[in-house]
Amino acid sequence: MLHVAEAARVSVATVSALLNGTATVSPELTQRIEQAIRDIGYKRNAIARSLKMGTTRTIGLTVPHITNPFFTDVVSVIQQAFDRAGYAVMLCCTDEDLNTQDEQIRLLLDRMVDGLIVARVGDGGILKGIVEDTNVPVVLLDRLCEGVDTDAVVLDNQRAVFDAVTYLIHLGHRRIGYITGTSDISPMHGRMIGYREALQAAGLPVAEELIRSGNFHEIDGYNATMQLLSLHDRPSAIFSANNPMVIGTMKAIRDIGLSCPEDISVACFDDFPWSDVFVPQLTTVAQPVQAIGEQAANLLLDRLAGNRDAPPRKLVLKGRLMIRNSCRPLGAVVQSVSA
Amino acid sequence: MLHVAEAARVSVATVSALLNGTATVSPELTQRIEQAIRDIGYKRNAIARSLKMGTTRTIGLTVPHITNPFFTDVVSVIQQAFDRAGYAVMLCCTDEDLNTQDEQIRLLLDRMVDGLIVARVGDGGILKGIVEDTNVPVVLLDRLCEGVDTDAVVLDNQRAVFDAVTYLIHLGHRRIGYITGTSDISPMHGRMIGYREALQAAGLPVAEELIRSGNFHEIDGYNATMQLLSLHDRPSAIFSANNPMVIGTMKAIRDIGLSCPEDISVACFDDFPWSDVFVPQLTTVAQPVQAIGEQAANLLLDRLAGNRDAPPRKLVLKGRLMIRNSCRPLGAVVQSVSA
DNA sequence: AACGCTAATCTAAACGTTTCGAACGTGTCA
DNA sequence: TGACACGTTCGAAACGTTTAGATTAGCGTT
Repeated sequence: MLHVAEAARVSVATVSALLNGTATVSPELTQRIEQAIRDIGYKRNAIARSLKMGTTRTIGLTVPHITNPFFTDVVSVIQQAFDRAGYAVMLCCTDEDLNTQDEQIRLLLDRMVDGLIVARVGDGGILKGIVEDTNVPVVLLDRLCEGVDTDAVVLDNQRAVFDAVTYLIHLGHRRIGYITGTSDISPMHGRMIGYREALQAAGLPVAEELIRSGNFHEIDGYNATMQLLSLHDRPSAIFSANNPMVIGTMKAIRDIGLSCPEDISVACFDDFPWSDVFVPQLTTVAQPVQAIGEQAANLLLDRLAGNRDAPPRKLVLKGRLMIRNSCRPLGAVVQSVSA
Repeated sequence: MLHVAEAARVSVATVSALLNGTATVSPELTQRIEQAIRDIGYKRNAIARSLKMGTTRTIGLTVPHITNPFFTDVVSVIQQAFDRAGYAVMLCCTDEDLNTQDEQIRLLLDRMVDGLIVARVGDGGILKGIVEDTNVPVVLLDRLCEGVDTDAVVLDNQRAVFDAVTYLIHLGHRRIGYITGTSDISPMHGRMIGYREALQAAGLPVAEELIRSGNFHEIDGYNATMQLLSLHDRPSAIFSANNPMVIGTMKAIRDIGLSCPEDISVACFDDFPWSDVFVPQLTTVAQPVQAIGEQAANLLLDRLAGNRDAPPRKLVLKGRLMIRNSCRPLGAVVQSVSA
């Protein structure tokens, strides 16, 4: 900018005023400055600007795994929304690890991000302190966090799983395996409650040996399914509370020589583009990823626009059961209905 | 830092020296400073640091679509690699649009990213100028760019498709449909050549009506497949040069009432986690995503470590044909082999 | 006792912006 | 003719660091 000012024989203050429109500058100087900018190929340095202004027009976004298609989709939507608003987004993957997450958040804060969208991991960490002690707005995505009172957009997980399991029950299934992620994050908690309530509402017992938990990965789903299938009285259906894990479930079924849905029915959380192209077409609980991403972005953009003092807003969206053909009706359903 | 210095009754220079280890500071002052840092909860401001140092420890990464599983995986690997090296990554999706890409790159450059990894889109744009006129290192990912002479890591697309199509020919297929993305990016170009050469090597004619192109999306694959299947003399196999488009292909086959591989064989580019769990298990060309991501990261990290003057390096990796069961042998194959 | 050497610390300028308040020229009004 | 207001431009401080070079203190040598 100094060079531009010299070339145009004006002060830097005038150049700045013109660039920002903060004061009127005469046509003559305007012309000289614009010429100089073109000649020199000047680009304003956003870092210096950020230092002075205290704002970077950059936000931080952390997710556990970007390869989980749910997060991929949401990240995509969020990225687009902030792009439209002239913000850059720094993406971090926390790998389901609390220490990593804390480190990443610190990194982002050091870089003075204007806001944070966090699909949290683990329990607590520095998140609570940030919400309370700094004035960087944060919105929680997908997962609430105990003791952290801030904007959030989540799914009604309990209801979604309740509906899915109830559907299985209506098909005549009585022993329904349930595969969950680690229970320290809110969605897993809610989903588990949905499962138990659906069984209870139907007057069915909750058999603890049918509940298995893993760490969100394909291999965890595989192992859990193997255990379920080698049970003395094995389940006739399995619900997987997480998308990557259902791949493991399908592989385990294949490897053990069974087939879906003939021998065992499968339903899972999270829809993906391939759900209805292959056989079996998976019955899933679809999350409204577009809405989730947009709402999260809107909540944060609203804070960034200055609305700092509004009380925390929690948005709860509804999942949708996509019934396809990976779950088959059992003979028992007829008796049960007629009984 | 000023507050820390005051609280510890030292100068800011001393605090800085301690923090950066650029000079030895006495145990006594060290202790006072560390105490002050703890008391105040001081965090060094990375923006101010960047301004002074001329480096942000942040890189920019642009991809056409993050929902394309190939890019999802590569982004994940790259993100991890830079995370380990203490860099943040700004992610941009260019949506296969050149103007968007140019805008994003400008945005990143304004923010003084130390380097750029670009899975480019369209033709040229400001990329060429950046490589030539600035000294921000850029590495091209997946797609070369005419006239832009810089580090790059790409696949041997020609060879990969040659092998895949040759495989189909060996199975007895003679009329092989080919669905490609827009041909202005290098991989699509190379893949197309691989297709043509495979046919020619086998002494088969290249029928132009069997070649369809679309814009990388599922819907494009769907339409292209519909056209191929309504051909008077329809192909017995289809190769899709892009992953999202193959979903469209599968849907079209389903919607038209055919089945794969009984009525039509399908193979495609890019592997994904679900490839071998459902029916049919898709035969694909798997890219070594882990290696691609790591190599790209390494090339850039090497430049960032100071190796600016080495000549541009082009890494060409090999794809791997994952033969599963979405392609069936035609009766003809037996004759052809025995002939 | 004067000197030089080393180690520890400090002063102040610089990075590239924004912005406050001052200065300047010009026209208007009493 | 002087006072005043207005519109335009500028000087300089500030944002929070890093760093070159100056300063100081302590210590061993001669």
